[in-house]
Amino acid sequence: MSAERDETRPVFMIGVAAEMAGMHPQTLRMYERRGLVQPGRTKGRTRLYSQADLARLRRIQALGESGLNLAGIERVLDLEQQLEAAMRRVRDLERDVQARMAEHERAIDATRRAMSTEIVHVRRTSGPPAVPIKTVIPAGLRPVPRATDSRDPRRSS
DNA sequence: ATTCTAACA
DNA sequence: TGTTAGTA
Repeated sequence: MSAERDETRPVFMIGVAAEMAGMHPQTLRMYERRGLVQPGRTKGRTRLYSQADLARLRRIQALGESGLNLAGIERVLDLEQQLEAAMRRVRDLERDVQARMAEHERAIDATRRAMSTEIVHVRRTSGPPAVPIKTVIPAGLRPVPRATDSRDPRRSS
């Protein structure tokens, strides 16, 4: 089932790669010398280009046709790779933030419940509080009732 | 690897 | 005419 083609597997000799990219072999060598492409090598010395390399060559071609010189193309490709890394990082951080938010929600909810039961305990063991409970509990920290929780302390007393 | 050429300003 | 990209 794994007849999947690895886009990064180097397979094409420079002549074939040049043909597919609509370029001359010399041009490919020049791009390599300037660091625009890094084709693999056989055990000898002959260059082997992957589909990913071919895609990159076409990208270079398109950027050139848009009027950029080789320096500009190199810059664009570099920035694009940085952008890709930055976007991956943003995705990871978003995931992390969401996980932490969920965890905090759980912790806050647990704290609300602990506070509620503690208040009930104080009411039963120490009599009525000197200060009304509603003034002790900040508005945003009132316990949240759950549908499955029939022991809501606010109604049980 | 070097040289030659086309395009461009 | 100098520079650049691509070619022979």
